[in-house]
Amino acid sequence: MYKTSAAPAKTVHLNCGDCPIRHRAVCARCEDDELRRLEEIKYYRSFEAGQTVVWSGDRMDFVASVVSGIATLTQTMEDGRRQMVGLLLPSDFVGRPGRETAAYDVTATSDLVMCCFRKKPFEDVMLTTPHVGQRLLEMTLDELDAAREWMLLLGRKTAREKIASLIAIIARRDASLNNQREAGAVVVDLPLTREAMSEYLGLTLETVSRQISALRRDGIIEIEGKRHITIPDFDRLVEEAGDDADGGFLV
Amino acid sequence: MYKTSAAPAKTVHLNCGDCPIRHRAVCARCEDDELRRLEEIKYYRSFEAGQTVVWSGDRMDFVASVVSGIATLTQTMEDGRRQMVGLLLPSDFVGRPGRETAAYDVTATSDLVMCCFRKKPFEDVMLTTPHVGQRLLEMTLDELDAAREWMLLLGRKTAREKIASLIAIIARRDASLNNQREAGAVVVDLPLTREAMSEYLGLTLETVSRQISALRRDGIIEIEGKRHITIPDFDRLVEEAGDDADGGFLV
DNA sequence: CGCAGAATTGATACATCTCAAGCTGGGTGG
DNA sequence: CCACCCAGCTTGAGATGTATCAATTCTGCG
Repeated sequence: MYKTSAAPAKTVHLNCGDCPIRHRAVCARCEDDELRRLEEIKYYRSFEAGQTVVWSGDRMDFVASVVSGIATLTQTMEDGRRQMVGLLLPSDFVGRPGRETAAYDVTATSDLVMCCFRKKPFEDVMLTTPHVGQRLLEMTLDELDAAREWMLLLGRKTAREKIASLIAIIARRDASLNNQREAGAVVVDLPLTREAMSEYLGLTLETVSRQISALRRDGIIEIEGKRHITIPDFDRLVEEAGDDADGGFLV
Repeated sequence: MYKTSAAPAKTVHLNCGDCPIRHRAVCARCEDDELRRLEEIKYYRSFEAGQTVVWSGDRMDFVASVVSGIATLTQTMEDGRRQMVGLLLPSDFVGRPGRETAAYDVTATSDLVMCCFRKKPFEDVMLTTPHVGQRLLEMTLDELDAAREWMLLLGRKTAREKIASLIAIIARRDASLNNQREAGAVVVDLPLTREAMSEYLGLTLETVSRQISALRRDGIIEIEGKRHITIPDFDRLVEEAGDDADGGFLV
């Protein structure tokens, strides 16, 4: 990937066998023959931080997996109010088989590489072999659960609880991606600006900033620079998030 | 508990061919042989308005379709704050294949009839034939879209917009279930108490009440009794909801 | 008839938003 | 190499929308 310049630079063509998301993405369950069919129709696209992948309402003739980097799904109201409705990390899936146009703005929040499949051939694979559809169902059910957790956050949590929840969510997803197990202090780099956090949480960015400062004052988190966060006691953070304390470390 | 009228009496065992949700539920795409397999493992359960179907965390060894009536999925925080995360109308699906315990409280909001399948045999059908899984994926993707719309409502809409949105959503789902096309004034019966509405919208029930009164004062809606609503101008309601005005009548 | 659950309405409190000013760090061009 | 600039962020003061607490008022039903 030659970066500096713009986006859709053709990236290295990875062999699926070497793919970092091979065992988590929509292709996770594929047999060799299915994988070969996907390999034939896949292509990579790269985006720089800040670039828009597609606009809501635009024609979208591919579906894709996030290979590396972070993307967001956002809805916008006519007067400009914005709500993030999806936060996509590596292995997450973008797009909906059977749909012509994008339903949300998709934005690269960091430098981003996606493994894309033209929609029509991908749909053919889904119809003729079982494992892609099965895995996609599983992933969609997981996303639905996450969305419902998110709805609780948006509808009922206080600003402080929202911030604590977001930090905990990111820490957990991070750990799960890297198969880390927690051990004492947890360290995270926020992949979002304060504004993106406010769009995730249904707050203003001023409130986000204030509540982060408050959590720092109270010793729940420590901050270095703007984005680098240390969580000395993860359970304490989870308490602040107002979540049931079970605290399974994976989402 | 056989009640004067409707509910928990062991219901008639419907023939799938005569089932009112045959063409919309998870079985919609089934071939004759698949339908026969489902028919063998299905059983009906009825609940009275107000009854709990399962509690979050309880073992749940079935999945089900709502045949008639209305159910809700709700999450509860330790201190009692509650957020509805699903509103289930006839043909909607409850439960998650592959999951042992219920993730949410499921409550019958009206008298309710569900068509249940024991989980294990249902999963077998999903593995050995394609159409149930395909339909379930489609339905889950629809629910995810609905959840994301809901997130916008919870995160960014004002109380007035939330109320207007909810009325519009119910009117649309209602129309879609009955294949009605709008014509002039739209009439709906709210299937929810003010409290349930407040749990849907992330508001208090007092605010719900006040905003309904305000919409009535402003002529956006007319009310007869507590629940019966007439919408003289549906587009006007949609404007109040803050939604993009496209107004496709189906969700 | 009278009760109980559901809904409305009022007065006040408070969390978050809004508007505004200032800070910080990293990049850039003179 | 420094001054400048700008996006991202922080902090403050005041406005406002919704929650909270507290009475009433409806309404259907035994």
